[in-house]
Amino acid sequence: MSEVPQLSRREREVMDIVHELGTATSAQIRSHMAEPPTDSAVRSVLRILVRKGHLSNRQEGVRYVYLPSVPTSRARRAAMRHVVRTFFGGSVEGAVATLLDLEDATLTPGDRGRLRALIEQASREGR
Amino acid sequence: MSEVPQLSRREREVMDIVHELGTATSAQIRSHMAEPPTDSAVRSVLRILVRKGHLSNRQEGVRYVYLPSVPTSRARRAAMRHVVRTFFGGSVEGAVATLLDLEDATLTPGDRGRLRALIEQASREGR
DNA sequence: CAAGACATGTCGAAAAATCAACATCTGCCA
DNA sequence: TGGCAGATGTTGATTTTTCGACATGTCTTG
Repeated sequence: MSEVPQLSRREREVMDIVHELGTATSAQIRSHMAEPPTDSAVRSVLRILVRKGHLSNRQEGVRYVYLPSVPTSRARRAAMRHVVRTFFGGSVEGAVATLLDLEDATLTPGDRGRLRALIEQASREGR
Repeated sequence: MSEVPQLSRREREVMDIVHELGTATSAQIRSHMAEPPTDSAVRSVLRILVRKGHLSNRQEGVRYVYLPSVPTSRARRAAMRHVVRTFFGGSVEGAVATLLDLEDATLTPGDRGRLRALIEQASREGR
C-alpha cells in the first residue's frame, strides 16, 4: 500500500518523542526515554534517522535541535488512519467513541461546542 | 509509567495484523504482511509473541488460530491514548477534529446522531 | 591562556531480531 | 498402504539494531 518506513524499536521511540516535543535536543530526547542508553547511543540513533530522512536538524546556537522532517500535521493523520484501521475496522465513529470515553477526556463547554461544529461540518462536507 | 512491551518491528507488524483481523492463522497473518518472509519465519515470530504473552493460540481443528491475549477493547484505548499524547499534546478535541477530517470519514445521519449523543454523554459524565 | 564542562561524530563490538532449512506430525485419498 | 499436502516447532546462521568507548571541537570561566 504505502511506503515502508519500517522503523526499529529505538527509532520509533525517538520519533514519537520528537513528535511529542515538536523540537528537541539530544539530551531532551534522552531524558524522555523509558530506559535511556548512553548519550552517544542516542545520538547514533538520531544520526541514522537524519540519514534516513525522518528527522532534520538545525543548528541552534551551540547545539543541534532535531525536528520531524514530515510535518506533524501529516504524521498525525497517518497515525490516526493507522489506528482507525487497525483497531476500529475503519470506523471513525468507533474511534471517536473511544476517544471521548478516555478517562482524561474532560470536555469544557467550549470543547463541546467546537466538537458539535466539527460534526456538523463533517457531515455537511462528507456528503 | 507503565510496562515496557517494546515490540520489535516484525512483532509489532504481526500484532497489528492480529488486532485488525481479530483472530488469524499463520497463513492469514503472512498474507497480510507487506513483505512477507517465509512461512516458518512468520511462525517463529508468532511463537515468540505467544511466549512473551502478547498472543494466545487456540487449536482450531487441524490448525492454530492466534488472537491477542489483551482484549481488543483495552488495546484500542491504549493505542488511542498513545496517539493523543504523542501527536495531539493530549488534546482529545484535536484528535477528534483530525479524525473527522480524514478523507474516508463519511458520516451517515445515523453516525452524526450517535456522535452527538456521545458528546452529550461525555460532557455530562466528564464533569 | 588553560582546564573543565558540554556537544558532537565515528567506528566497531555486543546483543537482538530475522529468517529459512530441516525435521515432525497429521489427515487425506488414490 | 503409500505418499502427498498442509501445519507446525527447532535450530543455528545471517543481518540488523543497539550501544558505548573514544576522539574531536567549542564554549566558559577562572
